[in-house]
Amino acid sequence: MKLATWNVNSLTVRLPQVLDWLKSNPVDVLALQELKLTDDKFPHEAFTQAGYSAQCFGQKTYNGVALLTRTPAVNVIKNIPGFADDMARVISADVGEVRVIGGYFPNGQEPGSEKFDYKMSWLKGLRDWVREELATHSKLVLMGDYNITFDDADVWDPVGMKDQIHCTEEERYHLRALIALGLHDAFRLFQQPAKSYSWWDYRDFGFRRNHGLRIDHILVSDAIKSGVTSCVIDRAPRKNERPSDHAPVVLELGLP
DNA sequence: ATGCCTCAGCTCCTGAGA
Repeated sequence: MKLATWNVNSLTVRLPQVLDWLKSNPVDVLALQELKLTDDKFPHEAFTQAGYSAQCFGQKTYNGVALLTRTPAVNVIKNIPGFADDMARVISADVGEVRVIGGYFPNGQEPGSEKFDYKMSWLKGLRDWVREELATHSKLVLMGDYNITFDDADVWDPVGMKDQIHCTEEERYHLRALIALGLHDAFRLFQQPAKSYSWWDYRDFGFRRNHGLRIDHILVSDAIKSGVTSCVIDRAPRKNERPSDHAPVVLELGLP
């Protein structure tokens, strides 16, 4: 089983690239973030022709998430039960025997801002819910754009970005608290190239200079950790002519 | 330097992203 997550920064703009990518990377599950479109504009037909069924949770202009699956997804939940939110950030479903959660975590803008406070409460809400999900679904994958780095290894300029957004101790505390529920950062289960990032600023030739952050993550539960055979960041789509600022992260999983 | 890109929208500027 192969699963992937990709923040596409507008599905309208990126649809051809997503279809191209799926052709060469026929994953079983692709979680998309930042669709930036409403459900009535979701390109179901294009994905059907590509062999995928889609569950989407869109929103005008901002946010919006979807799950593309080869086999139909069931028991779909949108956003975080128990956490009132007017933004479309989370979609989850059963795919085979795996509970899959795709999320677009809040950006947070700047420590101390209202948006940062929202990010902190959202992270708490997510954790309380994921704890419950884990109690009933031992095989669980939580993936998406977390907008948080784990540590300095995920940051191109850890000195310059110290205590900046995506790199604060408060955000990292919440990330570690998710791990403490019994989840594992699939990417770090393997030896990885130094300076591996999943996002690069559009400005100042960020990608060319590898000025990036690793903020897109795939967390896997205890029950499937030993089945994980690889986890990589696919930089290829970032070399497209009009790329998303994020690259896909791909997980390969052997299930008994 | 509060900008550098990119995207959406009540679109020719602004807000947001990260």
